[in-house]
Amino acid sequence: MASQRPGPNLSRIATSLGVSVATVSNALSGKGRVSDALIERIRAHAAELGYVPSQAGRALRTGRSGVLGLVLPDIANPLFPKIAQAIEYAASAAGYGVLIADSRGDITAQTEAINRLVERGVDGMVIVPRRATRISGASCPVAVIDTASTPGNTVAADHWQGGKEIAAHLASLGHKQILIIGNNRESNVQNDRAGGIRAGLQPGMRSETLWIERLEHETGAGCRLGLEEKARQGFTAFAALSDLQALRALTELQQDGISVPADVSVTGFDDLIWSPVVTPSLTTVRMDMDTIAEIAVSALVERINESGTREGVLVTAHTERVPMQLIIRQSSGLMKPATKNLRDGELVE
Amino acid sequence: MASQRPGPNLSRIATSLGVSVATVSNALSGKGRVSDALIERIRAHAAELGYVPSQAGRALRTGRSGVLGLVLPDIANPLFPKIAQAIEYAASAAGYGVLIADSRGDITAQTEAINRLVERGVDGMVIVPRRATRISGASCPVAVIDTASTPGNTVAADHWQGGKEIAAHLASLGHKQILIIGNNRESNVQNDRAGGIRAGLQPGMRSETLWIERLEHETGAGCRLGLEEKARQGFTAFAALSDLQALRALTELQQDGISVPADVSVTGFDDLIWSPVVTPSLTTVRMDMDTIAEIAVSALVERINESGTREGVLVTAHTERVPMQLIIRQSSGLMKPATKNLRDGELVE
DNA sequence: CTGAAAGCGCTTACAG
DNA sequence: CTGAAAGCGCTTACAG
Repeated sequence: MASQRPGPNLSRIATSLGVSVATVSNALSGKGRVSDALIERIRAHAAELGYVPSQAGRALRTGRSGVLGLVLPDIANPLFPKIAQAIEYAASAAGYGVLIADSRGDITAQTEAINRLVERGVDGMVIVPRRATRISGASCPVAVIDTASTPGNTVAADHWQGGKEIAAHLASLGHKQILIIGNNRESNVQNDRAGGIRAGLQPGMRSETLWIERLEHETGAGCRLGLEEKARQGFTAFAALSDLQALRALTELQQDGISVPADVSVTGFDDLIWSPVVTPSLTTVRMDMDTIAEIAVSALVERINESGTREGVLVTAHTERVPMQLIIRQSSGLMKPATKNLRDGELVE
Repeated sequence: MASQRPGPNLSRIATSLGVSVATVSNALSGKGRVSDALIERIRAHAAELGYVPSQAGRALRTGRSGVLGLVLPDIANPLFPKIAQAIEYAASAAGYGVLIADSRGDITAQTEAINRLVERGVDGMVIVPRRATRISGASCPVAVIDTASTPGNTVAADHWQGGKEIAAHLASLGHKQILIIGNNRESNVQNDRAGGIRAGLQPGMRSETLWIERLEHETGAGCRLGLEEKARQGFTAFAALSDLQALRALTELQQDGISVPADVSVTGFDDLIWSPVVTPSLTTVRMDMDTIAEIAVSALVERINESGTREGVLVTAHTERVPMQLIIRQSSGLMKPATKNLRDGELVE
């Protein structure tokens, strides 16, 4: 026998009130025509009994599970908390649950993760792809959160514009030589951010880009970035393409006795958890994850309601770009010629 | 009419093969007695058609959703990625999906989040409570991941032992005065960690504890911790109760020109994402999240299979403690009287 | 070894 | 305004 659900069902409420299950269902959902008095009685009784509708029964009948999948293949992504939280909030507000699927960084495992979600009957899914993955025929609507440069339709922060914000900020501080620090040359997101920075440079400014992954390939994981040397070459601003790299730059500079922000500026991206609390706090650019999640989820929900059949379609009608917001904190400061003395003064004191 | 599922169902396979749905079901699940030849044919045909069983149908019939809930009320918890990943992996291996519920830090919202999961019909849930929340009657089996000091049954890392590892490590380096840096005095986890450190001190060593939350209450968010002053008082080791606080300590010390690890040692807890990549990389203590997740999930699954009725019970039969592992990196060094010179040497060179 | 039938809980045309 | 009935897709005793 099937195991008993603990709570009451429609039938129990109906019997106990001497009405039909159809009427109970209508009263609870507010759909069919039921007299106000009866609606009142039914709802009160249902509440009293602690009635919780069976998702299984509803799902079987309607063909909708009321659940969205969230695929995050990039394991240790420090943005994960923010993304998951924003998606869960938006989905929850739209009456959906969120089933997660992490593929532990394995690239092929992304497909498996997607399949698992399909098997669980999700009505749609949000995918944050690792690098430029091609999302192939999941049999349900899909929204991709990545960057505008990704082929196909996506919702994304405007990483390019975010880069321009950084460039403008650094320009206003008087910096002339910017070292852009990225992790991964293949990443669309990082390339957009770097492109934005370069595009935002004023005449007389120049930039150079350091890709950590490549450096580590030659020198070993966790190696130093050689920023002191760069500072000596005249770079006064270190613009990382993520707060993780910014943190790495900041600590390396500090250990080498280069003062931030007195000697050089450091900036990041994403406003990750540690950015406000390190010393100096990090100037960064924040994605409006709530808006992005809202757009992704509502596009998904719209598509789900619109079509009776589930199809494997990308749901964002076109690429949506959500602006990023510059957050100025202590790690970026004004360039002054006399910093050298300042710094020595600090150290000696 | 209910919207059509896209794929074939048991009935379609049965008709197309001229057998009954019962036989198809039995063949696919391997439960009833079906001849090997028929099993073969049915499975081949099902695969060919791309048959995906309906979770809704199965759930309605069996009374099991095959889904576990994960409640993480602490919004921005940087451990979130590791926890979610470990739970998802363990659940997935046991054939379960994971539905997430984040309550955005709101304490009362935890109950709402739990209710939402119950309404979605989860078979059980894993709760990582914020502070010492009392988990009240969710109508399904519950596993709590927190710390052994939490009332009720839990699975947890052995935070106390982790603290002792740190103390032993610092003792072996010759440190005498340890500043313990915590965030939240109410946290069971942090108190256990701090208690472990204190318990592990050797004769001749002493410790003092700094609670950031309290300091910020007086001085404002993002304030400095005044570690330079502490260093002047003779503290040579700064043992943070989380890598986030360790990072805060590290950057503050560095900005004040105090060299880590030449002048003082810094240690953390949790081996968070940035710990291996900052300069100097952070000595820390790692939780075996995979084992913890495995224990929580298997306790849950056991309880689900054992009882036909769903009850609101804590499933870990007793408190399980999973050992933590010390990871020694650069941020902790040997105390020597002559460090001052060494450091200057580095800077000058 | 195989099949007919019941029923999990719900929603939705349809009839009254 | 209310109810009887069908059916979503599955699994499981039970009969043959």
